[in-house]
Amino acid sequence: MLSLKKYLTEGLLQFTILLSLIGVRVDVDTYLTSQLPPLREIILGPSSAYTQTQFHNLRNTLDGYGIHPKSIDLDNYFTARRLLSQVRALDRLQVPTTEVSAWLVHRDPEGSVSGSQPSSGLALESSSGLQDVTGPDNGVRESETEQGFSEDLEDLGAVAPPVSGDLTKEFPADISSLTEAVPSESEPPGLQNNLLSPLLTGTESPFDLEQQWQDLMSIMEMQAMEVNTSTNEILYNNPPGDPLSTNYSLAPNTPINQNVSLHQASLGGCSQDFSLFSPEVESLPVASSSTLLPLVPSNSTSLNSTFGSTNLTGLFFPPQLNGTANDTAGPELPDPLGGLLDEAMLDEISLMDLAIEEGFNSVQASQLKEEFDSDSGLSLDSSHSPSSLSSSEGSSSSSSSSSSSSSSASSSASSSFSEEGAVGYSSDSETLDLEEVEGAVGYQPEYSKFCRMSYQDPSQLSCLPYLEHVGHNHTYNMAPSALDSDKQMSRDEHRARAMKIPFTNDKIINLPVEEFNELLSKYQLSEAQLSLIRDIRRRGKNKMAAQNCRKRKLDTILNLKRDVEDLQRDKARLLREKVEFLRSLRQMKQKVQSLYQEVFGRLRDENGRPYSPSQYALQYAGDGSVLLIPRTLADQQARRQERKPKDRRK
DNA sequence: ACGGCGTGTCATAGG
DNA sequence: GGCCTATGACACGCC
Repeated sequence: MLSLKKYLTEGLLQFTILLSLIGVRVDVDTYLTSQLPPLREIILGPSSAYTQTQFHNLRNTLDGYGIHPKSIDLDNYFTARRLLSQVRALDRLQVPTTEVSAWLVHRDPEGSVSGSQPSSGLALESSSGLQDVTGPDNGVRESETEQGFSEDLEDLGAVAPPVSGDLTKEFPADISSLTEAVPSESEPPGLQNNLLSPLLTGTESPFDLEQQWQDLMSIMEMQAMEVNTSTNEILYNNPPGDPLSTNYSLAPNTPINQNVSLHQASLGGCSQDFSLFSPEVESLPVASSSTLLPLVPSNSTSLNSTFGSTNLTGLFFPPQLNGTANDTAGPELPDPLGGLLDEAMLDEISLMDLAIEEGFNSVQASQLKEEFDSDSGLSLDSSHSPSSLSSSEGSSSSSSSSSSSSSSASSSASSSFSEEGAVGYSSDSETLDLEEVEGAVGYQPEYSKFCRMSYQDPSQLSCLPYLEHVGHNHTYNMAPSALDSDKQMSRDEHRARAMKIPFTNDKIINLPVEEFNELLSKYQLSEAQLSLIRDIRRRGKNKMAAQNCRKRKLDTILNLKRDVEDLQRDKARLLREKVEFLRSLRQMKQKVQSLYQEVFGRLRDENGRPYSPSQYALQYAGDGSVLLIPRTLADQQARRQERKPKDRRK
């Protein structure tokens, strides 16, 4: 029976997964939430109470296996849960944005989000994200997280291989967006020249390959990082008007998006979206060759105002490519990104970076949590207030144990005793120990003899049975839950107890030096006692200093990490802008090239014959006119123009 | 058994 | 010079 159940369960769920994979919708939740006892019992197990308990334990394991090796039912149950979660995960991954939309749609007509029925309202494809929505606040939070999640998926989806099928479909939109992104034609000619000249020389690549690769890696790194931090970034980091970093286009091949009412709103920034991994950008190499759309001839009228005195032929026709007048397509333009955007490679790298960043973020989160915990642990016990100093001598205080306390970075330890936590010295146990010691009068003569010895000599310490443990106690990290109070004491507390020091280690360590000396003067203390007290004070202060030092070090590391992240974000943004400029320039280059050929091709000599491009070239004059000049003269001027920027650099 | 990590301690420098 | 803090280096215990 058990094996049959397991077989049936696995079979059903695997079949469900298969159906999901081929696109058939199977709402497993319906089966689970409906009152179909046999099936629910098969999948969830016979007892909900029993299930609840074990499910709690499931959180502590990796995948649910091995929790209860003796229980076959448990194994069955966890297998079912695991497969069920896989089905749900599939569903979530396929329709990332519907959860947000569902909440909004559900909220408007009813004025509340209390009744999030997965099957009501629009034909919602996913309900898993709604199950926890119990109130408006939760809903908002859910929306935000899901928003980030869908953006994450969009980024990931944009890298995914299936995108390549939409490249040509996507290209017209790309062109239009690029056309909008091209700088206005009324821009100063000088700027245009400066921007164009490096590209328009034809064979000269604007980047070397290594630089391009580094740039790409940086962008991909930041893509991965933004996947993790997108929500925070949108909320805090990016200016609202920054289209480059805040516009995340929806994944073009997400089928559900097209049925969602927010579709247009989400796509609003699509034309300016400049994710390097978007299909538009991946089509760049194609854009430079065969799939370029024909350029609109009417734009040619603005040619004069766009470019200054520039030798167009020299720019557009490198000497080795100028042979044929009928070459309407023109020379192949250098593509700075060509060959680098292999999709499979991008997939791999991007996912690797994503994993790395996720790991990093969890570490960072834990460190931050530790930092906060540490800070919260700084709130100090009121029993350390100065008013209680004189009266609390020998009384108990509730300082924390040495294993977990952390002092603040305050440097006022010497002057503000009340604000410094007692680090590592349990006054409770010490008081108890002092009473014990004081009660053990019988030890006094031997103890006095011992006090002449050096407390640091373990062999001498061990000769006294009562103090035998002192010299061998190397347990720095005592468990706070240890029942034996002796084990909670630090070594110095043991020593202080052994040496009958008449005040607490708290006072020894934290009193200002004047009060400390005053305290010492009140007692007749042996040299060994005084030496121990001074050591306790030194060690105690040093211990706090070390804790401060480590905390500072950690803070510094975290700050540096944050700075690096910020700089990487800036770098990625600048690189995205750079790539966008390059795309714009390439478009301009192709447009001007096309216009040049059109104009040149219409020119006729006195005999009505076309001019040979190998002998003549068009030159752009400063007054806006276009001149036809001999090729040799045009080449000379082009070389002269190339030299000028280089000389300037020197 | 071994390495990473947290913590306490010592030595030392500098204020 | 004494006191205090900061920090590198090391030892120890725990996981």
